[in-house]
Amino acid sequence: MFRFTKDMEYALISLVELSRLPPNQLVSARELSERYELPFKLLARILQKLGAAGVIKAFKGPQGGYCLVEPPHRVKLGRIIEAVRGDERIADCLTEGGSCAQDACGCTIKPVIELFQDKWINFVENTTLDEFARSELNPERPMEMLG
Amino acid sequence: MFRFTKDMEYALISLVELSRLPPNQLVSARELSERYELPFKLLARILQKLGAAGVIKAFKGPQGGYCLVEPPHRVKLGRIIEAVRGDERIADCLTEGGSCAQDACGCTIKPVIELFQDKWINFVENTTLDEFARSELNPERPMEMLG
DNA sequence: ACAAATACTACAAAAAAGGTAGTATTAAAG
DNA sequence: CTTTAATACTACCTTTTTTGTAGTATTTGT
Repeated sequence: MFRFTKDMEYALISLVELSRLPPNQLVSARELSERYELPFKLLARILQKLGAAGVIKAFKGPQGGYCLVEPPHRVKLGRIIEAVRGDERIADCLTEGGSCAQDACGCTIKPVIELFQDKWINFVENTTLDEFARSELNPERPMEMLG
Repeated sequence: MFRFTKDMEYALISLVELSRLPPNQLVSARELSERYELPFKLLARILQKLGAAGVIKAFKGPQGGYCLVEPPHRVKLGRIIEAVRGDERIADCLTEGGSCAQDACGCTIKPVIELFQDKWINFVENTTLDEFARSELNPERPMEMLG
């Protein structure tokens, strides 16, 4: 029901690695795969998605690899989710053109699910990659969640 | 990644119905199933889980059915989730005895996932059934989310 | 030319979600 | 005491989603 999927986990691990990279340096999918023991092909595909979405930049050929396009504090969690998972909604009845079977007789919980969804969007749009990359988290100001 | 499952949806719809019930009155699984067009057997199983968890009380035999054990404002969302879905965690590495493959080389995102989990728990423990049952939501004080 | 990298596509295996069926048990009503 | 309407339990099946594998094409630095 509410669970970090592997693809998001792999994406975040990779992005944290990229955000710790010195300027003008690259990391390849192979390196990431070996360093964190992640399945290579799967990881590569995830990185390609992030590349296609413009979150990271790819360089082909020997000595190639990936780097961030923007600094970590400019990379919103929402963009990462969008890149990796597409435009998921938290319930069927909220999807584009989604048919809510309960519409006819009045879905009693839809309003709350919608509010829930708004909160979720607010959260992912206000959490940035640098918060994931910080090795020590600041307990004074933890994640600005769901404002 | 973050999505209301059908069983939770059916549970909440049922519980909202139960919370609108006059005192000493019951609703049967059959009635709920027909009123909201939900698959009967599946719904019955969900209600049984809620019964086993002590969230609702079951009465067998003709004229039987279910009612809430406590008033809606005493029923936390967390208890409903626990009853219906068990003790899910938001990531594998947080499950009881869960093996985090990244432990050896240092999982970079675990601290944030843990913080995330704490926020989630705080939310589900501070949202109660009466907030779902209100037909008009109060925009001044919406859901006290993730404090 | 070669090798090391990304890009793309199809497929398969595993896990989770969603649903069905059948039987047992209980208890109210006649 | 029989019938009937309800919950309780268990096993199974189908579909969807997630996770992983394989192979090929393309690009590019040396």
